[in-house]
Amino acid sequence: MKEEENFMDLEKLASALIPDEDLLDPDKYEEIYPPREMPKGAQVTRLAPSPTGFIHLGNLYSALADERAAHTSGGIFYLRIEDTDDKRKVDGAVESVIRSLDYFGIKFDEGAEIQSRLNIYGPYYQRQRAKIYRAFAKRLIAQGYAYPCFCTAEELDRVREAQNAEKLTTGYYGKFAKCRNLSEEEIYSNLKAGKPFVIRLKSQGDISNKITFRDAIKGEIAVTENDQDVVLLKSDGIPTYHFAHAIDDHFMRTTLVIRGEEWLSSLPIHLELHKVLGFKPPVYAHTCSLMKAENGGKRKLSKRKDPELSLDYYRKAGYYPAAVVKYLMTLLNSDFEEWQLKNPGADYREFKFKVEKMGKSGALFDLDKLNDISKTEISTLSAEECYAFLNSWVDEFGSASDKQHFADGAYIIKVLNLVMGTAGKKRRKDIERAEQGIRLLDYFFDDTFKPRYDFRFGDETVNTVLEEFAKVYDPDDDNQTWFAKVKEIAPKVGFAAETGEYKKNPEAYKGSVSDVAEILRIAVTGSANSPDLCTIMGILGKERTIKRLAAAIR
RNA sequence: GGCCCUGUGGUCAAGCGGUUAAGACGGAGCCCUCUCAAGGCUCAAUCCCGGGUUCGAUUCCCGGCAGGGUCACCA
Repeated sequence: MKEEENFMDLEKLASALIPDEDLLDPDKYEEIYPPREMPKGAQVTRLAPSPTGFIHLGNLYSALADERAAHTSGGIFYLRIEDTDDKRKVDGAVESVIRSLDYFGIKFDEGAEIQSRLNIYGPYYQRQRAKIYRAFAKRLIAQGYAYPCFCTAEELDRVREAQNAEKLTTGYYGKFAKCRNLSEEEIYSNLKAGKPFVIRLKSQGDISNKITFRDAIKGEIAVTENDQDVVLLKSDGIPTYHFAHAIDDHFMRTTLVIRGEEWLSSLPIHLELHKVLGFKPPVYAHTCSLMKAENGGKRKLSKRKDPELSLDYYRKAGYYPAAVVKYLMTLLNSDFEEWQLKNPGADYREFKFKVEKMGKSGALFDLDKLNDISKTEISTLSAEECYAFLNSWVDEFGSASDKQHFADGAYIIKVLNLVMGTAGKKRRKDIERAEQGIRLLDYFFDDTFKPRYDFRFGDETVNTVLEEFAKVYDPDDDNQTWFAKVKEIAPKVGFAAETGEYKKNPEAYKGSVSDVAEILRIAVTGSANSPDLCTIMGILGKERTIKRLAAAIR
């Protein structure tokens, strides 16, 4: 330690570096933001995005964990905007974050742009909290826990390169922390020269000291103390994430910080900052990231490469929002799925979510699973609810013809009742998401009915079936009568009237009733597969049915 | 490369020293059936490797290996 440092007037230095006159005594903030009055065990969590407006599946995953942790414990979930990096700012981003999460049923109790009487821990934009950070930075300087650094970006780059060349840990620490030991004269002359500076932490840590830390998800984690003199205040006077995190989560009285595991490596910094600031650190829960399979391996879902990371992707594809949430719940707590199976129809909010049960390893995003959950979820809807959901998708993303079709709600609901099956009974699960489900309905409308007529039988057979059935079709027939008529046609084209009979001696026939039905089905729906044909004909009506039968004649 | 995290079927994963190693998605097959879907039944498929500790390791310890993350005046 240098002689000068011992005698340096730190109070004076603090005032020279941070001359702001309107700063409060840091201790005042303890009164301004008093501990929250909450039931025992209640958790305060937060989502703290940067305002790029791009909110992705990983954010939703994390937000869901935050929201559940707060609301299953009677706590608070709030929104804070980390806008300390000007470059990341996008107009309307905050509203977009709120809207995106709201679409998936996740709501904040307080925070940026949230109407709430609970908003006493704000402001919730970090840029608006500059005075708080500066007050604490000033105090740290006065206490000798922080100092100004005048190194330029170029100097820092050079040091980093040298460190890399020598295979040393990169960063500003130990003997590389040049400005740590600047003399009083040097500092003041730099200041007088108007050199830009940042405020760095004067780290008290030693990397040879191992500390164990308890993470709510990962359990015991062995780390070393921090020895990096990290930047607290950037040259524009705005704090870095690390500094803002310590101060904000303390004064917003966050009890549980859920964040991605990419933060794990900076945990020692945060621990030291809390210590130096005299704060008790919150409980941390570091979540694994969502992964994607790629040539044999897996990698973190990437914003640039993977469209399925974007929440808009799910909206455009027409996934049922509750299904996306439920899929995420299965990743969050793997026993959720079993609970859901035992409690069919129960709201996911009734499930007892536990942070400790969250997965420790990065899960591969499984589209098959999401699809299954989504179609199951949609199958529980009534035809009316399903119509409302599909219609809202059509409003936003549908074609002109979709819009025209959906204008006739009564007709769509009739179709939906068929496509979905009887409510409360065993239901069909044909509709996976709006975009795909709506295409399933195309053959119910003349303008989108595009048959390919892929008959597996000769023209003569096909024509006979079509003509004979047209002669006897009566829309008033019930299902059995209808089918009896189909059976009657079979012998006329050399088919067996009973499938069982055909199976017994297939050589005796050219086909069976199934094949008669198939010919009719292709003519009427354009496809060899469809729900109950008799009902479909009923919905189309006699006129259209007969017209389609005639149109299919070779 | 240093440091940290993770490692059970193809995927998500239960499991906490003795289990026929759950369940779900996906796959295969059968039944049902006018086709498809749904449903029912059945099947195939897993403890990364090597050392310990122990009467006994998927489970505990050590060492490898593999995957991931991180090393900014970005968050």
